[in-house]
Amino acid sequence: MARVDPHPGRATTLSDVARLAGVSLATASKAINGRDQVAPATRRRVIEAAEQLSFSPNQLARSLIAGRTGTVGLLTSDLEGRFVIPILMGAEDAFGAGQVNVFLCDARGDAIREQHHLKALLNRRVDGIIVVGRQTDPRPSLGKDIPVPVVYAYAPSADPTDSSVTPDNVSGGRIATEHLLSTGRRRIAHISGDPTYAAAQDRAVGVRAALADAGLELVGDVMYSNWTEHWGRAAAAMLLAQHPDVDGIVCGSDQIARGVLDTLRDLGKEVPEDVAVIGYDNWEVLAINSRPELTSIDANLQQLGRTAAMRIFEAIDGTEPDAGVRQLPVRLVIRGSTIPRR
Amino acid sequence: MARVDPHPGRATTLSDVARLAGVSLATASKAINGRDQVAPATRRRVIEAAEQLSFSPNQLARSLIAGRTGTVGLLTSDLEGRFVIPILMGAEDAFGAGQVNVFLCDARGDAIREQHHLKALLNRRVDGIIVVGRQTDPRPSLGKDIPVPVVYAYAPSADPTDSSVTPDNVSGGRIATEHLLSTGRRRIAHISGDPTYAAAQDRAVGVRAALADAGLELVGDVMYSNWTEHWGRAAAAMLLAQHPDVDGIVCGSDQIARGVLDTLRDLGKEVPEDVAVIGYDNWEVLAINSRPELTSIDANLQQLGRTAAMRIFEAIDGTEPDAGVRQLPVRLVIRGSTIPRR
DNA sequence: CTGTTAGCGCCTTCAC
DNA sequence: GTGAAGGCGCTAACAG
Repeated sequence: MARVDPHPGRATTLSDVARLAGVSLATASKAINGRDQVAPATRRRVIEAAEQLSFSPNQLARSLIAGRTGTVGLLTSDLEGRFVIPILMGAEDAFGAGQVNVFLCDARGDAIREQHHLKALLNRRVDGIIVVGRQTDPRPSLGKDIPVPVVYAYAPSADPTDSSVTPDNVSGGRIATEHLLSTGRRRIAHISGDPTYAAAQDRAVGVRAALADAGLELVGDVMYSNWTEHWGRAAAAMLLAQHPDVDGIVCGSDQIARGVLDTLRDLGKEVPEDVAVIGYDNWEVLAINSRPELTSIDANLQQLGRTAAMRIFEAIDGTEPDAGVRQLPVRLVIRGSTIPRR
Repeated sequence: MARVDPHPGRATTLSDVARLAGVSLATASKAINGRDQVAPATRRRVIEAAEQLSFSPNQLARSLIAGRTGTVGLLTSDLEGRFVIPILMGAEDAFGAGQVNVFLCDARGDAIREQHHLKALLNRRVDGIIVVGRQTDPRPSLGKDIPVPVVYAYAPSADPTDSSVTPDNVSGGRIATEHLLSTGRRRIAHISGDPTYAAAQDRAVGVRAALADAGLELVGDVMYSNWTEHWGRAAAAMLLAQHPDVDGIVCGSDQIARGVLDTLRDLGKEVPEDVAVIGYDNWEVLAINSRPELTSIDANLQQLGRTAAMRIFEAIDGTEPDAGVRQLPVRLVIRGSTIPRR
């Protein structure tokens, strides 16, 4: 099949196709877009011509006419974080299935840069924007005078009239604790990360609520510091010194849990026989490779990204997106650190 | 300041601005784009009108005229992988500075989906494409009949006439080994990951070359299996049983190194005094939180992403991109697992 | 300096 | 069933 290239250096246009097929521009358009006011034979001729020229319709021109581009902006505050990526994946996946392409913009935690990217996205006439934050603490709203729908993911907007989706950390803390209780633990402590994070506070609320429901109290206070293995190791050592009879530890992150496991091992405690340990985030590289493997709470972040995308889809199709913060359910992943392997 | 909205529901256009400013379309265009054939007073009137209407120029229309969109496609085979993200970040950063926006497309390791995304990107008239792979093994070329420049990052194209950038794994293996040699180690072993990966083979070549240069040989064979902590633990146990006098271990990944550290600890070996351990990838969450902290090789992936972006920039500006695979230098990051902390 | 005119590539009435 | 004309929003020649 001879490829023809009428004007090298420039993409072939619909009029090239029309000319080659010996029809008018309008007819070619109809033939290619499957309009039904075209004779079958004509259509065939046009399609063949298009293939011969390897014609591909210019989306820019289409978008200009249609008034919508089939693109959305993913405006993230941070690409380093472990939490943003799965959300991105979920969103990209959901959009990809709907013929929508995503612009990725990383503001790197800088408000100026965010503003800059926002403007660029609007100039490119995206049909919607998902703002992905790195923490679950509320973030400033982009404001009300944005001409396209906006959904906030992970970090909800501080403005309750915006549409936000975020994981339910309170429920996560509760589920983790209930799981330990269900394995018969009664002396449960909570080692968490940076107390200035809403995530740390929310999870602690859930932990305390579950204990209260069982008529129990936390062993000691919640131990806050930061989300690292180092802290997990140090905190576990302090905890065991003060409360040698603790039999369950809810950790604020998988990293902390890894540190806790290390210290318990050093102290000669068996996990889960002597002490059960549960992490948070279900970061598989950490959770699956520890000894024993780590039970953890998974925030379903990819699903969260998909949900955000769905909201945008609906909003584009005219439905006003639900205002307020929607808390998405989290999921318990059971491994050897809470239930002995058979 | 009264916001005016001439035709609600539709974005304000340049002609709205022109009308409000009482000038022609062309003049408004010139005024806004800083052309210098406009009287200062007129320009001011136009700018004011634009602000009042919060006008933002439609990039689609501009792109249609200019013949280039100021967008590039980032076509990745995988967003899960640890290696793709830093490359994305580097590329996004480099492009962002140049007013270029990126379309993110995740093919999820599926050739069909890749083809699909490629077509979508071309229909959107991206000015260039970066293909980011998940391994350093060569991957199939997208082919020669793509009308925009393509650069392959991390996974080089199998076609040597394409332009590829990838980290220099041979050099990485060499640098790691030379570092151990420089600390006086002479009985060095190499525990690596999946031997079907080019990365594993390349690094082993570098390790062997460095030893040969020092008149030494590897202790035992290279131990291959997979890139996990589990394997690191198992391999170290086997190694120490057969060669108790080993005094340095080059690991194929930080995960493996973490496992090795665990086993050495269990066996009562001091790191780095008895055995020095070096990882690979400089994955900070693993490297910084281990005991001791892990010396590692950093592949400068963010820089790699930037380099790929620069190549695309040059290609867009007319320069033919360098054909062939460019190996980018890697970097040694020294921590406590090879040099005792003071 | 300013305005008029012609497109960029495509789609959509409307006559024929 | 097909083609001619108008326009999406903007810019780049040209005239005036």
